[in-house]
Amino acid sequence: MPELPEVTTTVRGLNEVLQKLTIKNVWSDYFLRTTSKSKISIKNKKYFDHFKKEISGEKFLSAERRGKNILIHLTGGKTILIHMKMTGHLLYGKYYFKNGKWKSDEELLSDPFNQFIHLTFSLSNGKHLAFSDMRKFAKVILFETAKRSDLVDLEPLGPEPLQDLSFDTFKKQINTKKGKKIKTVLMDQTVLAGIGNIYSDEILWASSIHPERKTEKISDSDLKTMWINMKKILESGIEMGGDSMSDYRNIYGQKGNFQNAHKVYRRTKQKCLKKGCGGTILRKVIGGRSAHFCSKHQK
DNA sequence: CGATTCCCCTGATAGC
DNA sequence: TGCTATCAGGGGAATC
Repeated sequence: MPELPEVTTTVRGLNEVLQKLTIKNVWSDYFLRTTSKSKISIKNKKYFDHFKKEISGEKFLSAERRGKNILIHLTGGKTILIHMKMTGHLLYGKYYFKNGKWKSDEELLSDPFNQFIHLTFSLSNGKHLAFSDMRKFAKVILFETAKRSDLVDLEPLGPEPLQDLSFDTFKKQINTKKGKKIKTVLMDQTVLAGIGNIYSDEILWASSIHPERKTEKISDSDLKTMWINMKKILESGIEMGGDSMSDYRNIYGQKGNFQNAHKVYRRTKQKCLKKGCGGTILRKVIGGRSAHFCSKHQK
């Protein structure tokens, strides 16, 4: 599932290929079988028509990440926000529409996870930016770049973990959630922006902290360990091109490698990989999400 | 009002 | 083999 390192990987890719290209056309079938609760989503047909009209003819300026959101800035003072949620990812390549489905002959796009295309942008160089989203959870909206600070989708987000986040700020943020389980707090987007289930499990494992430990029961020295591990692990996730244990692919349709570096996530019942630990990895639902942690060394 | 549950969605997997 | 039940989960809404 796309978290900070995956969204970073996608955004980097977009900046590699989209510069100066114009959006010629927009296609989507989200609204055909999806009932959108929110009127502000391209899953709503009326909003999609508006979306298409507004961005057709505009050029790409740059892409940016904020938390788990992709922001694509266009000419005309417009920005597209895409939240990939669980199974969404953007793909760049030569696509064609056949028998009601988008296809591509490019080898990397033969991966089944790249075939759930529900949104495409036709580009001025003849290629497409396509959005594959198997479970159709994603959020796609358009907003005026200048009104960014008013946007309810971005405004509540906490600080970015990798952008000069000092230990004091980190500690202050964690301490805003007294009495709560640390796993839930790490994943709370208003505390820190961009950490989800995989990376929170990995950070806690590396820091020897039990996911259910209450925030106020974490010593300063443990917090410091967490702060260091958080930066290290998120950075290594980026270096490995993200995590493709599930559906995530970069814009070229390729897998990342972080899934091969998991110490704990989805290693239920397996032996703990910490040297000399001898513990077993357990799974438990915490805050509605499955947490994975060592039976022995995480306390 | 804070905490928990539901819901969106569909492919993979387990059980019969 | 084929069917059904369960699970995966970000985040917003509904409910306890």
